[in-house]
Amino acid sequence: MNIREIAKKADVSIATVSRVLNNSENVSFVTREKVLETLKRYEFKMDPWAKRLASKRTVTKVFIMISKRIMKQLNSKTGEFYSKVMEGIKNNAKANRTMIKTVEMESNLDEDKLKNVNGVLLIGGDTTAEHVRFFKKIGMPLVLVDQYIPTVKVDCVVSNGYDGASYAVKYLLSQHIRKIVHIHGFLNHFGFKDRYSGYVAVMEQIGLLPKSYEYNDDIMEDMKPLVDKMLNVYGVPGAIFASNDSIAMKVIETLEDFHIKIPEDVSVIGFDGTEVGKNFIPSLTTLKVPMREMGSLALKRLLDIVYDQDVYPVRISLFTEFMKRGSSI
Amino acid sequence: MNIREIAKKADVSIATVSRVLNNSENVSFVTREKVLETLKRYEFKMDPWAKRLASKRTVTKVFIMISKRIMKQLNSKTGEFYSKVMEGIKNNAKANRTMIKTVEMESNLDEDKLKNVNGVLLIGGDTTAEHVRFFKKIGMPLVLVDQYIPTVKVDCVVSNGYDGASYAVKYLLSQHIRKIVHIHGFLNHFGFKDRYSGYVAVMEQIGLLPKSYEYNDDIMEDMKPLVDKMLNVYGVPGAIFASNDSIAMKVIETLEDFHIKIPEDVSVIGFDGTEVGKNFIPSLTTLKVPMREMGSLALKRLLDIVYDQDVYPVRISLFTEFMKRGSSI
DNA sequence: TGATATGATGTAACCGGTTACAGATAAAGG
DNA sequence: CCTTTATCTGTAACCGGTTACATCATATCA
Repeated sequence: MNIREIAKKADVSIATVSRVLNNSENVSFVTREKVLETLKRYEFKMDPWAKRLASKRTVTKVFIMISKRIMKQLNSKTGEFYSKVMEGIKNNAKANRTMIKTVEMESNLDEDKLKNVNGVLLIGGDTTAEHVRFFKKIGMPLVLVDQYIPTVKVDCVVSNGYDGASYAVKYLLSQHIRKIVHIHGFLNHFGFKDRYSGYVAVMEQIGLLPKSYEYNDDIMEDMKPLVDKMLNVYGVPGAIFASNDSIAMKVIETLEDFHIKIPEDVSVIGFDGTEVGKNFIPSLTTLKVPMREMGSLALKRLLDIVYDQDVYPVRISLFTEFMKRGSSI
Repeated sequence: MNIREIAKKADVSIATVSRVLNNSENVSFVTREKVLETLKRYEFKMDPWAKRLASKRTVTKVFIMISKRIMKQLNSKTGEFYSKVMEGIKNNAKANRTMIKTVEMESNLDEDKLKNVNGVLLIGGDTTAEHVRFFKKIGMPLVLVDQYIPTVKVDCVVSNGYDGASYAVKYLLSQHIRKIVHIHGFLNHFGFKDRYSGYVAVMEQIGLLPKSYEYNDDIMEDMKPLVDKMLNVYGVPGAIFASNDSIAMKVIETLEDFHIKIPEDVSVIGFDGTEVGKNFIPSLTTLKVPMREMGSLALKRLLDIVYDQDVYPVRISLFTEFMKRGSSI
């Protein structure tokens, strides 16, 4: 059953059927009722692909919301991850008549500004359940990027940190390294938590004691006290697995200050697979996250939600790829 | 850039461009080269929605592969889960000019039989890396349903067992129950493993000792010895969290044989949210998996893969929903 | 009452692909 | 040399929706 058949059955034009389906204003009460009844009787189901194709005749407006914190980093070395994600979004947008506008998450939005916005992407680990509830309340299509909130049913696109971290730890074990320390960012960011869980799961499964430290990468904090403490309490580890490339590089710099050689004395593994990590000396062993794909997939999912009816919310996890390079044996 | 523009630039018809894009036979060497060069020069990117819509003119053929084990259960009480998943697939297929054929996983397939098959769905926890490699080798579009294999990059649709299980355990803890036992199926089935991990993670985080038993549901094994052992070694637990509804019901029956009352003495929680569990006495507390959605989403994803180019493989996890019913306090 | 605004509906073009069918060209056969 | 056949290419219809624009009836106002 397509709208042409429905139109024939209801004895109206296809335009009228389309108007009813889209709650357009200019349809009389009796016509609307007649069409609605026909739609129901023949169990009309919209074809999402046709809908999406046709809707390319209009521009779609999407807000990209980023926390002030991430916005600041965006053009610095530590901001490579989200820059690449944004690239992915923009590329996809260009091919889809989608107008995107970047907005700070902290800016308070009146519903007016959102009046003609079709959907919203919430970027990064700072997104909270509160943010999500705000948009859900007004029925705004929504996709979280690089963040997952178990307690709220909402679409999201994330990397598979659990398996990536597990792989890294297993690799180190296969190299006969057993003293493996994890240095991670704030665990209320799902990405960090997920990687942390993967690390802990493998360590405990093997019967080793997980040993981890939290480090705040954002404020460019000095890492020396942390490393000093680790060396005193725990001794020199065989390897350090870091939450991301940025932290991993900081770890390497700090260890070198202590005259510890990488990778001869300690293997270091990062996460993300950034360019800056690849060009670092020594070149970072890491787990590569497909950053552009993350962005473009998130926008694709958002458009699916905007133009399909009753899509069930899902979490989409991207595979990571282990990149063996110079910072580890 | 769409194919009409490409056609104009290359000075050929749109049909010819389409033929080149689909590696059709009847294009001369020089024409093909000319078109390919133009496509590259203007960075042509196919519109997946248009492609999909247009391809509805032809029927798409999909194989659904199920292990003999699951096939047998399909119409019994324990087979409700996969029956519902199949329903979801069939509903979606009907709306998409897709012809589906159910095949046993163990049947050896010559490539001949797969000649005009567009894609394959592999159903259930018995799917192995070997199966996947077979289809990947011949470039067959593929989606795993209710199974995930961390070591192989392939699309899959699963339920989020980790968070579902975590939620169940946290709920029991909130009811001041701390002696929580997990009875699970074979852990090489990802679904069971995932739920197991969620159970273990919460228990350990709280500082409780995880206690779990494996039970083979398939062979209708007697559960008495297992429960007997548990009661002797561990005493009467406050709650039992089971891998799925089928096991949970068996647990309840067995406990009642030991004159243990549900839920007064022991709370029992299942997983899946089957009808048969809902109608069981006492009605099962469980985590509901959207089974039909799992099926229809898997087919949708498969069609996306068949008709889009270079889609990045992902894992799609479905949210579960906690259903408080009579088998637990 | 005639000019004009307003609302409801239909027609046809369009979104970007695929494909049935027709037509053109060249090689092969009688 | 003309007919047949195979190979290549183009035209136009089609997939299932949306929407600009035209049309017509009715309401509003000077």
